[in-house]
Amino acid sequence: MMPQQNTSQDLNLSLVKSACSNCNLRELCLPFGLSEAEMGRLDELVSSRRRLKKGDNLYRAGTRFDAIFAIRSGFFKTDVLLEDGREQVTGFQMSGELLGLDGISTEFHTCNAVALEDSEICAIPFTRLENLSREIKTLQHHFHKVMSREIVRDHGVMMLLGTMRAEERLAAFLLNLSQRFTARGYSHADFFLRMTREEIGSYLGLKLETVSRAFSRFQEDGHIAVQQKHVRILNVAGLKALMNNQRR
Amino acid sequence: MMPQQNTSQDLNLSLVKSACSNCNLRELCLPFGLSEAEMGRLDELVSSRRRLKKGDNLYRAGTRFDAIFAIRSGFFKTDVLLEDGREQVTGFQMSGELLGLDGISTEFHTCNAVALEDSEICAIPFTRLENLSREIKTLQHHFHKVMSREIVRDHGVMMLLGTMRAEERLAAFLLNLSQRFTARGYSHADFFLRMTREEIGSYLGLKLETVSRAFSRFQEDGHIAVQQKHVRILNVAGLKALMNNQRR
DNA sequence: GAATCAGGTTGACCTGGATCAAGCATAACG
DNA sequence: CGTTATGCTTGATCCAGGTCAACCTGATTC
Repeated sequence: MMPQQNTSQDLNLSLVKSACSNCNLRELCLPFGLSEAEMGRLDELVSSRRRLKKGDNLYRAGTRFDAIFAIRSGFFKTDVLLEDGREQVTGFQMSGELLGLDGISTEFHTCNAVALEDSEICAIPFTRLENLSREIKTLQHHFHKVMSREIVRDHGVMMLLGTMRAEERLAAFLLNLSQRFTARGYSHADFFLRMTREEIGSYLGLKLETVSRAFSRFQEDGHIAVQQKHVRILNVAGLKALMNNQRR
Repeated sequence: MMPQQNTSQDLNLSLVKSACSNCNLRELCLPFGLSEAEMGRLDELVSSRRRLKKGDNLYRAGTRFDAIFAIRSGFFKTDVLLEDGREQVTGFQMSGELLGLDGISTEFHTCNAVALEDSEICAIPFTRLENLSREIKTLQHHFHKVMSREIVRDHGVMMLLGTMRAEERLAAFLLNLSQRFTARGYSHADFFLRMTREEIGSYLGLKLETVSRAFSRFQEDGHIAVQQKHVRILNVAGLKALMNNQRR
């Protein structure tokens, strides 16, 4: 199965009725845990929808922040650029996940969010979200959890970048993707990467050649089958084992 | 001037009246932006205080989360451990900063917080903080900003770990410390490190020997003067310049 | 004030991943 | 359908930072 191969047909269909209350991502996304009535109130707030083509920026570093975004379909990367042009990909986001939380702190976005395939997002005006979450305890708490989860996730990436070797990093990356696809009802073992080797490398603190070699190595060792962006995981345990190898 | 060389005398004094409303960190900490009356309500919440000796754990990964902590005085590190014993220091925290935000997501702490010198913290029961921030808009918004700032900070660390060379990392680290000391009214150019070379290394994704060599190099180049934990910054511009060196 | 110990420095050597370079695969396009 | 562009793979070489080891420094203890 090919996850999230959305055609424009799918997108049109999804627009027919477009509210949290009948979105199939509601258990993954912001409405998690809300009652029918409460979800209805969130619907009012999430009126604004937007489609992005592959390569489009959802927002850029330095632009005004006024809403967070929930990914309805598609795939994004966020990155930070240094003046000298160096790029650090800070994350890859998929459906049901939130984008833009970095902007709350200064009222300006501090990173760029780019669609890696045609995507659709729900814009959630932040002030209105704060207002509503002062009324709905469950919403408030869930939002706090989502922000906290982001912090925990970032700590994981730091661990990866700070202490792991190249192959461990890639193994961790693949297992993480796999697990997130599973949560969305897609195959855990057969998927298409939306990002290039260079983007993976940037995220993992490696050069694209190193990423490519690690893929080849995993294939030789029978852990995966790769052909370009198509990845099949053949041996989850093998990949997991790789992650405790440290200094050989 | 030696920042935060608290003696037990200082600590006793500070306990005489111990509330946000007359804490000199209130502009850096959670109460930021609150009115007198609102701050009074926060006072009720922040009743619990705790002292920690150097080396004490404020909390450990896996323990139940029920409060966040504001540092009244002292210095902490947070770290994450891998099963095989590898450690990643995820941050260093000083007075006025919050600890424990990682625990909101799962109701369990996901990292360890360790005092690097004798310290004092204010415990803020999280449920009560959520209750109060449903009533006080300013508090709610400021809390969101603090969480978001943490995310932005983490992105900075990823950039550092993912794309910078050893000397750039240390320069960035020193400049960041310097700037945070300044914000607390201490010298920006003369301070004592609370952490070991090994802890700096863990934070920066380097080995302690590399950290030590970078310090020596900076000294040779006249950017700083170091003697063990005592650091004096002699040339801020020089350090800043180092950060755009990339692949020489 | 000698002994112990944790932390810091420095040197010599080694290696994982970066760099440079060439060729291949696939998609996009006139 | 051939051309062009973009992304991927693989090989050869290099070097920043890791590893190992010896020594130094300053704080703590008896």
